[in-house]
Amino acid sequence: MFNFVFEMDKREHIIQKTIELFSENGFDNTSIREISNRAQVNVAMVNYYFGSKLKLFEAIMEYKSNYLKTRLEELQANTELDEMEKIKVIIDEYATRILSNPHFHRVMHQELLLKTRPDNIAIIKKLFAKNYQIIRNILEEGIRKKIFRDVDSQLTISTLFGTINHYMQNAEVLGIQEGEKKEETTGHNEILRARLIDHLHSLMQAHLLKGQNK
Amino acid sequence: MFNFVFEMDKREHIIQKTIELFSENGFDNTSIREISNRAQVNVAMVNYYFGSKLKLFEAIMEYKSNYLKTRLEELQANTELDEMEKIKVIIDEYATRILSNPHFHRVMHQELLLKTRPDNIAIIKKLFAKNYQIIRNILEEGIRKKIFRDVDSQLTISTLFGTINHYMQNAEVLGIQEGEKKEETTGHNEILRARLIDHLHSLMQAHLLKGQNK
DNA sequence: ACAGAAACTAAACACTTGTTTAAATCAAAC
DNA sequence: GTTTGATTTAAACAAGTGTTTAGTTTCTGT
Repeated sequence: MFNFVFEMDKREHIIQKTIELFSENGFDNTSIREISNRAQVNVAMVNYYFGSKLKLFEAIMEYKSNYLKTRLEELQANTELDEMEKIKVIIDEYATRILSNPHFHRVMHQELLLKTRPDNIAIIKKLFAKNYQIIRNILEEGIRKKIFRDVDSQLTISTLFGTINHYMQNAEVLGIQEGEKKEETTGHNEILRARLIDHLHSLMQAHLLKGQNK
Repeated sequence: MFNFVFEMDKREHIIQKTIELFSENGFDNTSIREISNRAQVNVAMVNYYFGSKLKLFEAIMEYKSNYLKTRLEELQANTELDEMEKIKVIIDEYATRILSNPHFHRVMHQELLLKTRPDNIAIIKKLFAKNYQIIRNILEEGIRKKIFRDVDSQLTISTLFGTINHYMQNAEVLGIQEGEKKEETTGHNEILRARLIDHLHSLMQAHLLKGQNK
């Protein structure tokens, strides 16, 4: 079907197909033979390129992370936006990112939920911890400046990410009809994204800002 | 260590030990031999009692569900509490329940995240869907009565459960120190529970109620 | 054109998996 | 005490796992 006219990195190709399979069936339920079939390579190639199935997972993590980090660090340094505006930017950024990479985020949360493979969990947690810290700084700066109410900043982060994750994972159960479910390339469902962002904006405004409920 | 003076149902004993193992290592990463070791029974006993590993999982689901259902149905019929009070009761109920059964909820969310085994997912989703519908009814009744603002009721549910789940799964990463992690019998950490409930109460009040921000 | 490295392959290895078998033990009924 | 059925056991089974091997092909620099 596909003729790769452009030089396609085989390592990256294997990573892409593996993300799909891990997301569909989980780490344990995906065999190297399945990966090699889907990626159209020999079984031995996975170990040839990555060393082991576990190292393949780590390669995936490395490949996908360090993506949002710089964007968040920029935001932290920014002095033109006030704290509420920064929170809104974060909501937009995260909602867009997670909804357009559902496969990858599914894999990450699978790993977090299974306590097996502590090394991988450590990698993921480290990534999360950094992002959480930046957001927490913004929240507490807002509280210090008396722009925000004296909310629980850690639990506010749980609300932010918890809402996005739950929405992504449970849209079906909630009775929210989704459009096509293509990923990475074709992108997410724009209507669902807008709805999620709207909800989080007004939720955080009501939660954080004093009195007004604009 | 334990001498079961009372007659202990062997089926139930296997179920208990299996929940532990599934929660620690996931369905796929738990072998029947591990289960039989932990439960101190012969390997063949699991298939003797349950038929297969999959049917054992289904037995676990059945064993644990239908727990909160009646409580929620009572609440729905209740005419003395207003909608905001009902939401608060739901928050208390769920937070307590999830925090005191982390193992079981972990297993459920693992299954939901892995799309394998559609039959099990169907069982879990059916259970969730019913609970969500009851909460949604309460939210929309509040909106209709103009007690609540015109919020997105489905996404409000995502916020409610998403916050609880995220908090339970990510307390470590958030830098929240937990007490002992015993479960089922000894119960959850009371301080963390109170903090979660506080946050959700004030969040939902700010989100749902008009103007005041009491 | 050739040598050496890199990429790739089919086959095998050692091991674990869920499940089944066939025999042994136990409990209760008659 | 014998019989009948449920419970329990150790052993075996077939299939699938991640990984390695040993050999072949392809590429690259000289």
